[in-house]
Amino acid sequence: MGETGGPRARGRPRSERARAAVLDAATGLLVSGGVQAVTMEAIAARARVSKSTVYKWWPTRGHVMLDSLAHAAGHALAAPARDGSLAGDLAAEVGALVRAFRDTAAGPLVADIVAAAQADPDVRAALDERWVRPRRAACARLLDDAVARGALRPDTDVPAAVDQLFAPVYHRLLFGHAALADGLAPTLVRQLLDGLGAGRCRPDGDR
Amino acid sequence: MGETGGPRARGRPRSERARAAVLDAATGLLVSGGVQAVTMEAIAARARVSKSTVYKWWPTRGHVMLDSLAHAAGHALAAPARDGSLAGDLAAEVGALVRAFRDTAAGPLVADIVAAAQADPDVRAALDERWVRPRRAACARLLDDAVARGALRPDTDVPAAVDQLFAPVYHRLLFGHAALADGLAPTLVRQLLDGLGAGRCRPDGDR
Amino acid sequence: MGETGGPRARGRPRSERARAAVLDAATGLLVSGGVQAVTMEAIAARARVSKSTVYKWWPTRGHVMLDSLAHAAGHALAAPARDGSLAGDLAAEVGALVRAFRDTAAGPLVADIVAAAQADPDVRAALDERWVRPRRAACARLLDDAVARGALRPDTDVPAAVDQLFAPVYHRLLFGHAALADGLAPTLVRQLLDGLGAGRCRPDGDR
Amino acid sequence: MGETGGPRARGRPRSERARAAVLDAATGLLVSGGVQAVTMEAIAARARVSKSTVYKWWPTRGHVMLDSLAHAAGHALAAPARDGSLAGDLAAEVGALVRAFRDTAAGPLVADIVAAAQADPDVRAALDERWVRPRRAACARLLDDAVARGALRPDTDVPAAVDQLFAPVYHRLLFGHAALADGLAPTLVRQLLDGLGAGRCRPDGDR
DNA sequence: GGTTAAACGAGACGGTACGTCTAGTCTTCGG
DNA sequence: CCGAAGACTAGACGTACCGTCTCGTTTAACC
Repeated sequence: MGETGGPRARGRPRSERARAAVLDAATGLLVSGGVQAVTMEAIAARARVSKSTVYKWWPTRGHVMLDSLAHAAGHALAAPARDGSLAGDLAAEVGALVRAFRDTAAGPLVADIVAAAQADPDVRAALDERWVRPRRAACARLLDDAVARGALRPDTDVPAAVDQLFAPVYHRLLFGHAALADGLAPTLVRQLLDGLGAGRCRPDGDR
Repeated sequence: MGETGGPRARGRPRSERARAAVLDAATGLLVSGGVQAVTMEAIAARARVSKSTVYKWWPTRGHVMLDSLAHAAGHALAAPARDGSLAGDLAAEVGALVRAFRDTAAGPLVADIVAAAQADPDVRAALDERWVRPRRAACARLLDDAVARGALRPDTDVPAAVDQLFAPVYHRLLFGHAALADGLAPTLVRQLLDGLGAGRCRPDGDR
Repeated sequence: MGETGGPRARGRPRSERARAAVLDAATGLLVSGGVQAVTMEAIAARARVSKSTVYKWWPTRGHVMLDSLAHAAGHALAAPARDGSLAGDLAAEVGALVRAFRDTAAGPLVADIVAAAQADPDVRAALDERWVRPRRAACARLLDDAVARGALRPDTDVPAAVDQLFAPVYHRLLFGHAALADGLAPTLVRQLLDGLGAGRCRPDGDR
Repeated sequence: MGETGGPRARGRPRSERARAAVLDAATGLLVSGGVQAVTMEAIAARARVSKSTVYKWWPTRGHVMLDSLAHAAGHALAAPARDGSLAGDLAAEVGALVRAFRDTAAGPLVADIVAAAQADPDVRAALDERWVRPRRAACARLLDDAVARGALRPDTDVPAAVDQLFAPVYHRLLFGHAALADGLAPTLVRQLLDGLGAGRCRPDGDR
């Protein structure tokens, strides 16, 4: 709060233009030239900003990408609509992620940030906190509620269940062994909720 | 086979010592100093091998890591024992991966290779072909057989199911949001086979 | 002129310390270790300067040596004293070159630059323009004046005559077949002005 | 002589084809691609010879060039014709060098060898002994004889005089500041024998 | 005709320097 | 104080040759 409450800061104020230009430049470079093209030098050059300015506000390439992710896909990933059914709500959550990865710059951005996170625990923590955790939390709440009201088995391992819904999406993004199809999200939800076993009792019911 | 069948190759034979030293050096550097420490120069220096030799046989740092993975964890990850039950066999497969990631150098190696794969499609393809696909195939065969004999629902999406078993393991390796616990593998298998739904019919049975 | 007249240049100014350190390092390496020792890496290391800085200002090892030559021997080779006699003035010019080659670092420097010039026309041109031509020009002017006032034969080929005074000095530097003795300069001048012929008319006179 | 006098050597005899191919390759590379192109690897490749064979017979690139010089220009530089006059014989000697440098591969070869000689005393010695000294000796003998018979001043410094005839040719080859013209040789001889002084007694005579 | 000896071809190897690149830092000027 | 410009240190990149080596292959001279 202090930053807005006090008297206007001394000196030249930070340039919002520079901030946006850097984030746009990073996203643009990534989309057009791949990961290799996104260097701090290239970002500064494309944003028409000096390197010092970039380093002043972002300690690492990874941090630029993190902010670019919020900048580029932040609004595109508001809370998806809920229709009330557990399966529908879960599929909406997972499906939003699938579409973001497939249709927006969020896919390459997240892939690149995950790569950077393997070398920088700071990036890893920020990625988890600012991107992964919010989505997992929404999903976990749905599952927790369902357990609480008896709709799901009481011994459900909710974190593992969340992984079984989201991890396949990240896995396909990072390994590319299979496409991020539209049907993926409902399939994941159905198979997890109903199980794969043949002798099931709920024919179609709850979904 | 062909490589040994013909007459002995002309010229000085390739040094097996150099090959092993490079792969050991790469693994050692990764484990001790993290990803940052694994540069081509450091590998060559630690292996007491010239840079030219490294570049002669491995075009990229990523390729060195790929071979190091095979070199380091190859024997440690033979086919896990099968006990005949579907759940047990699946849990054995997944559990072997969990233990490899947690207890051997395979964890950091795979994490690093995944990162490299985001910038190099060649590494991505090799990782998929030489590491991911064999394990997925074993798991997929188990599921396919189960579907064929009626033990699993006929509309099972096997690739998605395999993802729901393996992807969580990779996800925790790469994001570190949760531990790779011993109980993870059976939990994943149980939740996928039986489903999370509360009104289940198979009380304990098939697992 | 323009470079100092305008407003002070933007950005960090070029480090004069780095420039001098590089030129000193090059000369020092050459004198102590011979040509082999003067690599760009060794120069940078000895000057405590990064390789990038060296390459930023000098495209080639040869260019470093050229500047080192000016740096090391520049002041040592101001215009030698003139006593008014043609023979004396010419001997002073040639003798200054002999002494510079024999007593200062200019000898190894020029020898090395000549070697580099055989592979790089750019170095060859710079060597000619910045080192050879000024000295030749001074000598040629003396000869031209003497021809004009009738002291030398009107059909004198001045460029060839200049070569006959200077080239022996370079020749001995580069081939080492004979020493750069103190008496060399007056001998060259005497033999050229008076000729070798026995039936001479001017017994001793004009020299 | 011992090498041919004894019984034929055991083992496979040295391949004359390889020797010639190497020397031709070196000359060809030098002429076509300049000094940069003449590497030991390129020589071996162009000569269709293994590197080991090259190194077996020539310790250094410079030594290959020395032999190439003899191989390429050896026959072209036999003793030039003598017409009996001192000036004519000297001009023939110097002129042969001028033409060899200008019209054959000897020019680039000598320039390159001189460059190599600056870094390798062994090459310098061989160049002097096998190329420079024979030509200087022939010239020096002419001058010595002339001094002995009283045709030249008794205080003539013959080595310096030889330099004043030959060094300008090398100088122009190495520095390129003036062309190696046809008239250069007679001019050098005339200016040295007659001197540049205007008050000469021998109007045209002896030349 | 088999043995021996040396030259040769092929090519992997440990080195060294190359020239380029990127990351970050530092120094100055101008707004 | 912020931002631009740009010189700086540090060090990895991938390439090119170097000169050495370890083989297998060829070509003679000898026995």
